[in-house]
Amino acid sequence: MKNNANVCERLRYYVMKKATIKDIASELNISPSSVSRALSDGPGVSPSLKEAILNAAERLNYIPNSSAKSLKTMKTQTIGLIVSDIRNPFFLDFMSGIETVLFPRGYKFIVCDIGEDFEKERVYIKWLLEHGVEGILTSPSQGEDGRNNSKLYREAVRRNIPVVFYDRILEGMERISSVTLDNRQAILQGVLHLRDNGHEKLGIVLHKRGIYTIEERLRGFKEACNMLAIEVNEDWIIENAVDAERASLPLESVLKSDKRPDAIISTNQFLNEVIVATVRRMGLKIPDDLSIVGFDDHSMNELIDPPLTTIRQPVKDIGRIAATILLSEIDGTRGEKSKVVLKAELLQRKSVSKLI
Amino acid sequence: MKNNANVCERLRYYVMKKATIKDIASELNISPSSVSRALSDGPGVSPSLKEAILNAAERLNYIPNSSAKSLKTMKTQTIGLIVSDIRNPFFLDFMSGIETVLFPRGYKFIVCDIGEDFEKERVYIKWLLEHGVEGILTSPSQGEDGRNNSKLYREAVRRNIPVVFYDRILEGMERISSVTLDNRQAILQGVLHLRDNGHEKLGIVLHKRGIYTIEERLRGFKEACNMLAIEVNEDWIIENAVDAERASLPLESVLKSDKRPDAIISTNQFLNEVIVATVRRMGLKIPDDLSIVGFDDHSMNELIDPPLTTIRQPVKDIGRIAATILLSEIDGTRGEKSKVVLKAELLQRKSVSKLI
DNA sequence: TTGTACGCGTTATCAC
DNA sequence: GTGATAACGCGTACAA
Repeated sequence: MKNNANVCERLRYYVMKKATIKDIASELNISPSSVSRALSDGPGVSPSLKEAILNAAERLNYIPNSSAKSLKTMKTQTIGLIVSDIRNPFFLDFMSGIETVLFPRGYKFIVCDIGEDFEKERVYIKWLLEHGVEGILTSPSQGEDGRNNSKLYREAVRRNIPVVFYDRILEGMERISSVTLDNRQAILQGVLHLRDNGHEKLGIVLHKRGIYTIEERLRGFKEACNMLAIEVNEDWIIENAVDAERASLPLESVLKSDKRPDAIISTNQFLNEVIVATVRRMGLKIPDDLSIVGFDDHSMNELIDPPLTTIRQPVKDIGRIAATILLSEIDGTRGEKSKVVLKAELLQRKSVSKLI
Repeated sequence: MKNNANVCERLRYYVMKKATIKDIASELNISPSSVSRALSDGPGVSPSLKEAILNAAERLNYIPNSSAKSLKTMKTQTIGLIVSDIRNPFFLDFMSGIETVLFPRGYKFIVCDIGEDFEKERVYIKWLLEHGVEGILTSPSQGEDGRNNSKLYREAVRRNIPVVFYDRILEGMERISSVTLDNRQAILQGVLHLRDNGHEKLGIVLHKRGIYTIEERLRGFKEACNMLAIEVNEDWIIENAVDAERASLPLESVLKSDKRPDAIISTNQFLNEVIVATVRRMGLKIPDDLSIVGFDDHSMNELIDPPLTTIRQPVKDIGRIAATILLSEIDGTRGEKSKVVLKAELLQRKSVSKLI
């Protein structure tokens, strides 16, 4: 008899793929609602019954169907994370930061790599909205012509899907929280450090123009130079260095010209690498022939030759704070929108020469 | 009159949050079925009606509810990606690789960072199953005692949720596809290169014992040494170097002993950095005092002092292939399970001295 | 404490 | 080509 039951059970185990609360209910000759109550341990179910239900659920390999749950409750315990370009080392610590906040709360995240393409971003936002994410963490991109996805983000907000910008913002969207770096102060620190060491012929290499972060860094650069009475040479401002080629080629030509800068400020980790590689390839010595101030601080900046003086942003904190804000907005416990601005710090290493 | 209609529309726009196919249907005085057919552009709906429906959908800011859709179809267009530790630079190119495969097919992915914790992995697998992912890409972890989540992965497979291992596998699960590196050959290349340069006192630093990849690399190391008649000194095998401290401390003591290796093989990017930093802190010169062969090849290995000779694995390919296999198993177009093994290549730079 | 009945938004199966 | 109806699995108001 027992054997027979075993056979039956194993048979059912293989035949019917997934157990539902109905299966548990009929197994125990009770109603599905009791099962539902027991599993979501709400009140109104006797301890003995509850235990029986939990046992049966275990035995039947019951796994809840969150699609059904979501359909009912409009909650998916999922958020969307839109990243500008996943190959940026920035996202290692950043994701680690948000994960530490999301996991304890039972939230998952969907990663959307838009590769700086705002059309792709559009597609991903739609997918996220369809999917029913409860919030979106995003570093928005822009088209060449300055177009962006503000309309779609507004649609999200209208649907009560909170959006939080990190790293970048979309100007004109004041009602969306953001966690950013004080980019001007960051660059100012770099410029100050260079000036203090006697450098006044300063160049800067920048990623795609139009992106908020980049514009801020450029503005910060010009402001700092003005403040310190350093002449800004527009030829030494290298823009739209979006890939290795578009960074190294212009940099090379600038460094070859007879009127050339004696220091270069980088504006992200990828550019750090390209700049160092380019300079080295040209046979120039760092920092004797050229001083360099890096940005973003991958752990390896310490190990390169020479150790790279770097403007470090608190990447993991950005992730943690952004995720925390998003969750509190999802909870609805936050009325005001937050605009958190974090400070960068300068890590002095060996890539800036002392001229004075 | 027109004005009035506008007001109505704007009112409805703000009052009713989300339009459903029913709203579109009643707007056009047709049935929801036709709307469904039109939107999923199936057959059986006249072109004129279809256009009207598409227009109305646009006008009402209709966004499909995939929870409802999933409930019906059991398809979520979502897969789960389980990563051992998201801070590993490995995952930059890896994720980029899988994204290029998933995006064109309309698939999203949920990232689950288990931080080498198999209990956390357990939780995440359950969440993924509940969520209704159509497949799982995973690099499984193990507990101290060798316990792992094979049971849960089997449950996924039983539910027709394909699982693909990448980087690591769980031994004894032959019916699951995998994309891995030929770890033995990889290490063999490193050992060969060292031997060719006259090094026969070889050490190796390894991450957590028990993990498939690590065991293979250790096996490969011993095999290679045996093959080349190099004596293996167990003291020079540093195991369980799971964080900076547990790598640098034992390494330091090994290097301080009077019987010390003259070359060290690293087994991941994180360890590359720790090893170089430790050696440098001890005041040893690379490669004169100690030769180093790195692993994994972050782009910055080229820039460190000295440029690091590295065993490079084709990370992006691993991602692409794993995602491709997973999708084909989801499609059900693949009967056989695939076991793809990729080869590493040795990038010779300057961190190995020539003794002969 | 427990059970009944309904609906969430969608697709699929029928009729017409 | 189109519309009515049922069902997917779950939560919940309400009745018992």
